[in-house]
Amino acid sequence: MEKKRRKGRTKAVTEDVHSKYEKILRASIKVFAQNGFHRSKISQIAKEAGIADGTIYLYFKNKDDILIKIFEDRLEKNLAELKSKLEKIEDPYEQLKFFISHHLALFDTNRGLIEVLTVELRMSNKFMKEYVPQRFGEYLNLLSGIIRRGKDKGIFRPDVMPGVAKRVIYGALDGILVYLILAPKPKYDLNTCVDQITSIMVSGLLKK
Amino acid sequence: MEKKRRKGRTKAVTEDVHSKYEKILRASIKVFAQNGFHRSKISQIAKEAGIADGTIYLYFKNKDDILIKIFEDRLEKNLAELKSKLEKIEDPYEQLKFFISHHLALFDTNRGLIEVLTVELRMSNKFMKEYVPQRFGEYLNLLSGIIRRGKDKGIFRPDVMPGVAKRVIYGALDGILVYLILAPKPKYDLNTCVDQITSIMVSGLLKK
Amino acid sequence: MEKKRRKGRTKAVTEDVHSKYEKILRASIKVFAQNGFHRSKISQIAKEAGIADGTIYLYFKNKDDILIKIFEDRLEKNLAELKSKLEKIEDPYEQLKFFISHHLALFDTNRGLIEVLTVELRMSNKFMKEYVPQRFGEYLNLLSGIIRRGKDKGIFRPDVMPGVAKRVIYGALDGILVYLILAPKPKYDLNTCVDQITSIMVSGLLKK
Amino acid sequence: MEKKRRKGRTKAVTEDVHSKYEKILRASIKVFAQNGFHRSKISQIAKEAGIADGTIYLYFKNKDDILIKIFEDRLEKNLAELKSKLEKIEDPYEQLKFFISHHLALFDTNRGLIEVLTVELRMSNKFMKEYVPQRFGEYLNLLSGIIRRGKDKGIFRPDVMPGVAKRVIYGALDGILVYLILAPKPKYDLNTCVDQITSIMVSGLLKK
DNA sequence: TATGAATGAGTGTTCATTCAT
DNA sequence: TATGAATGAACACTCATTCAT
Repeated sequence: MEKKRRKGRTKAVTEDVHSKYEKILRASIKVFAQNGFHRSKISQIAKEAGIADGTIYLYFKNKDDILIKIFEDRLEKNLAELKSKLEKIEDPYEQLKFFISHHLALFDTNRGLIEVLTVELRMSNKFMKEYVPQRFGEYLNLLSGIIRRGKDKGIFRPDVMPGVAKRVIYGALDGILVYLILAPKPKYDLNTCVDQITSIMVSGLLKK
Repeated sequence: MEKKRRKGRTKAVTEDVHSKYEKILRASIKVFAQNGFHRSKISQIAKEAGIADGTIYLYFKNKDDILIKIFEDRLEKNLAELKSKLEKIEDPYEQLKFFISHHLALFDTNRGLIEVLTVELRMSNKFMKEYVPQRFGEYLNLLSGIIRRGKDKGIFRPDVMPGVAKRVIYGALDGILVYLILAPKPKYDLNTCVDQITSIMVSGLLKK
Repeated sequence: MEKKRRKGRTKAVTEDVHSKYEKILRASIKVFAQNGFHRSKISQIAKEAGIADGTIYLYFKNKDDILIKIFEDRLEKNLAELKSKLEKIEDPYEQLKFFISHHLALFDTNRGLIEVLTVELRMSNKFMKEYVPQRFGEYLNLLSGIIRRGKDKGIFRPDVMPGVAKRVIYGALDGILVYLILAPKPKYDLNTCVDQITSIMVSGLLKK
Repeated sequence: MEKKRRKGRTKAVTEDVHSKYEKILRASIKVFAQNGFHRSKISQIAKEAGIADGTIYLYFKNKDDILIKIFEDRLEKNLAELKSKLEKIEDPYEQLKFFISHHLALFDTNRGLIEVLTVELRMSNKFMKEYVPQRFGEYLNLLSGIIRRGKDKGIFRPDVMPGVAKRVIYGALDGILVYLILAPKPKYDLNTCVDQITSIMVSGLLKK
């Protein structure tokens, strides 16, 4: 009977589970953003999530796993959203502009995540060699795809190499985000940054 | 024997000190590059440097201090060199090209340092709040200086904001270096990267 | 459904309880035998018994209590059986032979139990001071009783002290069981062991 | 120079090291004897040894390793001593008597060790399968050697199997030691036990 | 009765740092 | 200066036990 009742409420249970899983994920992003992965303590995360230390281990294998899951989950969500939106845009030029503004917008909508991504993703790339978030590669490939299509359409310069350009552009975005994160009172607002980076990048890519 | 030599040549002592200081710095760069700052053990560094653990504390306040000194020392050297070389170049366009190739060239000449800079500098920027390497700001300002002069000379677009552009360019360079570091067998060699990034950046900055 | 049945047959409930109690006991013996008491997890026992972790606490106070109950229950059963069988034997010499073969036979009939008894009983004797299984003392006293009667009948040597001899004999049996348990492929089979130990012990105890 | 001086005092250094190693070993035996291996805390051992917790890890790989080293070191010492003493005895009968009294005497001379051996050695035999103390096998083989020689000389019964008998005898000794350890006030003193066990065992092994 | 998610106290181990030599 | 043995604070993780359902 118990079981049946539970089976009848699978969704509710799932929601409950997810809500705790989500709670931990959110708390972790916040704590990691504040202190960095290595200086963050499990007990801090637990406190932030309003649960017991041990509970974390019901949802995550270990501390590393939390970071991995942040990447997986959040990058995936962002990737899916970005993909579907990009599909609705025809012009590679507009796609690129959209990509740039969408990525930088994360700074406002999900600052903690951005702080974790800019700093910890890079660390993890280098040291958690078992798991290099694949979604990140896909994310970069959205960029190279845009560029490639732009070249095909004769909008972007033919000598631009998408495989390099995607890293140049992502790096540029990253550089700006680091600035926005670190500067106590940034002189330049988000819109200015979007415009500048778009302008610098896009004009450079345009066939003249 | 050691002692005798020391008594005879005070200067030599200083040299010895420096040589040991240098040894530790070099060893640290190597070890940090391999394992990252947090996973690197003082004992590893000591072993790599061929000295005792305790000796490190005669030259550095603590583990953080080693990282700080890497930034200070190496950034300063690179900065000084870069500055003097840039002064010999008139054209801001050429200056920028030189900056880019000089920075990326570090990957070949001092790979360990680059690995530490790309990963740990970012971390430290965010978490070692006591010390945010000033030299790094100066390094970026070389870039904004070039751009500003380029604007003044009517070479670069007037609407480019040097304060933003310097971070865009540095970020782009950084993005490429991360790629070169992480990719087991990079598809693009250093020269290709220099050309691509220069092309993308510079053309973008050129007044049409 | 469950409830209905329960309401109808109170006795059945008791049976159910016992059957679950038994399930847990059996599962525990198996798990303890495999991993030892300390390395065994409540969750393992629950899984082995096919019930939930929490259910165990409806039948046992705590983990220690399971071990205690294994001793109480199984020793009691074995004791009762052994007692009644020994009563049917007149000759102390034959009684001793029977005791030995009966004890060693447990290795075949209830190997898990033997593994737990030989290892954990000793531990518990020393460390679970709250409960030193009384049945075990009674078990040993079966031996001293046999010896005493043998002395009275002039079969065993008068200088043999039953209080010491019972431990010597039990120790010898224990030593053999440890061998049988630990040796991957014992060179000597159970019967050989029974013969040898009987021969060594009994001949030594016989008045010449 | 430092090094030379040290090399000159290798013995002293070794002594120092050994004294700390020994301190930890002794402290561990005491603490393990009191609480059993699993209930013993590293911090207890450290406190008992008058050192810091971390120091233990300079001399032992981990907690298990301490137990292993107790077995290795102490069994080896006892084995060597026993061996050399047994070699001076001709008569297998006297050798057996000596073995028995020597083993039981450990109860007086090194009670803590005996408490650890009787309880933890058995546990470790079963669970630390990576390391089953070889010395223990050699120890048992001293017994089978004695019996074998006794058979060859026509002193012991030809049908006694040394491989079984050694375990019977060791088990008997073990059973007595467990009694001496556990009984708050043993009714039988060590000498009585030695006599009884010798009498029971030896008479049984003697050819009549 | 039965469940199993949640708890949180408890501990082995690491490693930056110190300091007697 | 140089050493490296010693220190001990710090922390991730486990698991027996509880309790709301």
